[in-house]
Order: sequence, then structure tokens, then C-alpha cells
Amino acid sequence: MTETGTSQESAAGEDRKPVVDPSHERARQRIARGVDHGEMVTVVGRCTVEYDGRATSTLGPGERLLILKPDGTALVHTDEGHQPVNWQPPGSTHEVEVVDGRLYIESHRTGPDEELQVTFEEIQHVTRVDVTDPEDLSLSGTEADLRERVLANPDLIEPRFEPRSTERQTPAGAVDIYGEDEAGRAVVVELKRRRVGPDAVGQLDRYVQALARDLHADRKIRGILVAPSATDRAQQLLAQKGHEFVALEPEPSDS
Amino acid sequence: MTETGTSQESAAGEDRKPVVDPSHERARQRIARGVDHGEMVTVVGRCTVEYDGRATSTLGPGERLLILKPDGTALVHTDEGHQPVNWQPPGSTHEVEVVDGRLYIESHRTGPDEELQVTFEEIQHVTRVDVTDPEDLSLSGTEADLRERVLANPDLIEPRFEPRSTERQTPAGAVDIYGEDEAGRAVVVELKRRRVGPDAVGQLDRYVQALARDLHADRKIRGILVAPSATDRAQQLLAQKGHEFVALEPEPSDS
DNA sequence: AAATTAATGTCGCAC
DNA sequence: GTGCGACGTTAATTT
Repeated sequence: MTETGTSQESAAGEDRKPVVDPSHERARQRIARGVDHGEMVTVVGRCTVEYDGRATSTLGPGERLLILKPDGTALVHTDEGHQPVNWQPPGSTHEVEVVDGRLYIESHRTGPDEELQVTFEEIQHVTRVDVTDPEDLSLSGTEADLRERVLANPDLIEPRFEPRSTERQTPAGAVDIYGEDEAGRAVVVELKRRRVGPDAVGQLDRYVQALARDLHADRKIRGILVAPSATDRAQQLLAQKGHEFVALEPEPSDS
Repeated sequence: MTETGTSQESAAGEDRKPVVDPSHERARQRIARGVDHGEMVTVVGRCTVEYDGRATSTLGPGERLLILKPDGTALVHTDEGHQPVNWQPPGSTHEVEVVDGRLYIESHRTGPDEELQVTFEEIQHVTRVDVTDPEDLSLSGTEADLRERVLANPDLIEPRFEPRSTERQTPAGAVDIYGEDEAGRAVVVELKRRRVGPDAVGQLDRYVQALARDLHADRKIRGILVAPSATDRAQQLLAQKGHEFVALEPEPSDS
């Protein structure tokens, strides 16, 4: 930990008066050292942003938060939104310079080649932090949980449904759950953790078609879409393609 | 600007010695005031994170960066990755308390109901920043740019292709470009800014099918997928469905 | 490296 | 609000 804690204690005091900017050269050194030492660095200030790579973008002057992570990620956040307004993916390389009296930070990577340029004309502050995080996120309610739920209790699909394999390969890709119904007919199950649209029906249909070709099936292969719910279009498309729908949540509902 | 700039100047000095944490109660006040005043607030420290809503997650102790935006967004960033490890969407409401000597920050929203809980056992620092951003991002190289490019020069699709309308409605949704070929046949064009997989073919096919039903067409309706390139599977599926492919980038290439 | 799909996707727009 | 598709999607997994 740094002295930052105590020093910023005062910064949050009642009288938040304007202060002299730290010189951009000092900021440059601080940022460069933080990056070199594998710390997370944040810069707040008035800046412009340019991006060029898979697409191209420009952003005029405004107050923003720049985050440089030790893994090479760069994020530019404005006052709004979950998404950064601009960014650079992990594995990028950051450079810091002072150009024409402004703090210039460039982040680039190759394959695909892309570059992010952030130019600060004014700096509110710079922080360096050690942020080692040993923990992995434990997440539930995912599609994997829905799969486990179905495999643990196949009757949720329909009585006497028997899963045969998960991720069964077809020419169109891997089927979520492949099995057989009471009559021994092949069943393709496509799982979605949330309400589905027409795209999910298309995906299910591709698997059913591919499997039919692959097996030279004499009998129709059943396709079942499993999700909490489906939109009107999805239901129409299911009917049109001759597939079925089973309403099911990734985790048992409270009710 | 606050005093933060100068005070943190020292924080980035050579001798980064441990310091006493600001009291969590002081931190709570600072965060609460920042949030109340519509500022962006960041908190760095050792914390645990719980989320419950569309899914459920738990994250054990680690050093992380929490960002609270004036629009109600909450982001928890670790040392890695573009994505926040946990978050809350814009429009959420933040609350700050001290519970059992730990700083507890809760962010919740309704519709869908979801809640994020961040508990700091140790705080490295808290910052409050005014981050007004008047500028809109100017982005090019998008699908819209590809559409403009095609409309400006329809021959890029094929000689004498004539666009009739954009976003033409079908029972399956809006077609990117609807037009006619030299022979007067209906043409559905689906645009993608980058390399396409089977899903894009499915999308195109849905539009073609829907339009065929809608028009009671006597002649086959042509479907053309326009993208920089297509995967093998996508090409196979195109062939299988009887649709076509035209290689085109959103913006003219340098070569 | 390419392909394919999940995601607490998010975001914007149309209805 | 729901529905639908784009996104510099990102991320994970597999080939």
C-alpha cells in the first residue's frame, strides 16, 4: 500500500479547492513506473481519445478515467455506461510520453494491429495500486447449470427422456444434449439460460439438419429448445421447423 | 480538481511505505458524498463481492478497483481483463454503510431485480472526481459504413444490382438491403462488418424464407451475404441453402 | 491461429 | 416495457 490513503483523506475533506496540477512530466514518470512495476494505474483528467484498428474512432475533449492494468488492458471510462468508451485488450503494450506539454499515452497490440491514443491536456490525478487477485469468480445460473439440472433429472424434458451424450459432434457443431425419447427416436436438445429469440431456433435447426444428414436417419430427429421462455417469432419458427419447446430455468425457481 | 493531485504526488515517490488506512467511517462519508454529488467514485482495497440477480456469483477476498458512476453504474475490476469481474448496470442505486467494521457497498436495481454487494475489509484509497463528458464517440468501419459503401456503389455486389430499400420489413425482421438484380429478381442482402460464421447464414436464410412467404414469390428470391470473409461452415451452409457470398470490407482497403 | 458458442453479455432502436 | 440485431462485442474452449 502507498501513502495514498492518508493523503487522499484530506482530498475528500469538506473544502475541495482547486489545486495546481502535478506536472505532466511527473505524471509521466509515475505512470511509467506503475506500469513497469506491474501495478494498476489510473489517470483521471481532461483528454481526447483516438482509436485505430478493427475500426476507427475519435473522441473529443472530456473528463475521463483511464485504467491501465498489469495484463496490458487499457480502459477509458466516461461518466456513463457499463462499457468503456474506448479500450485496448489484454496483452497490449503501453507507452507514456509528454508531447507538446500534454501527457500522451499510447497502447498498441499486433494481430490484429490496433492502437489506442489518449492525450491528456489536464490531469486531475494519477494513482498506482497493487491489485493482486488470487480468487476465481464462482458463478451459477449459467447454461452449464441448466445442463446439469437436465442431466440430473431428464424427466424435466419429458417423461423417459434419456440423455446419451453431451457435446455430441455433428457437422454443424456440438449438440448440447443428445439423447433418445421413449420411442427410441433421436433427440437434439439445445439449452439457453434465458429467453430465446429466432437465432436459437436457427441454431437448434442446424444441429437437427446436420445430424439427420450425418445419420441418414430414416425417422425424423426431434429438436427440443430448452429455455425459460421464447419470443413469438421464436415460437413461430419452432412450429415452422417442426421443433419443440420446453420451459425451464437454469436453477429451480423459488415458487 | 481536488488536492488529490499534489498529495498523490508523494504517493508515487520512491519510498512507497505502508500507511494507516483511513477509517472506514471516513471512507463511507466520502463515498456517500461523492455519489450524492453526482461524482464518479473509485474505491481500491481488499474486498469480497456477491452478486444475485439474473445469475448468482461469489468472489473471495482480493485487491480490486470499484467504480461507482453518477449514472448508477457499478464496476468491480481486478488486475486482469477487459471485463469487470462483477458489475451493476446503469440506473442502479448505491448504498454505503459500515457493518462490523467493514465498508459495505450495495448496488441494486429492479426489473430485473439484481443486487451487487461489495464488502471491503481494507481500503487503499477512495477518490471522488467530476467527470462530465460532453462528447459523443465518432466511430467508423461499422456495418452502417458498409451499407453506405454498397448503396454508393451497388456494383460492388454485382453489375447492375439495384437497391430498392434499406431495412425492408419482413415477418422475420428487417432486411439490410432489399433490391433487384439485372433480371428483376428480388435480392436480399445481409451485411456483416467482419468474417461470418453459420449464424449469419441462418439470419440471411430467415429473411429470404420470410420474404418468399410474404411475397408468394413465383421466382426464387436471391440471398447474398456480404462480409469480409466467411468460415468453411458458413460457406457450406450458404451452398446448402442456395445463397451467395460477396467479399467486401466496411471501408476500402489500403491495397 | 481459426472456429464456434456462451454471456449477469451491453447497447441502441423500433414498436 | 419487449423484441431484435449489432458490437472495435469479450471470453472460453476446442481443433
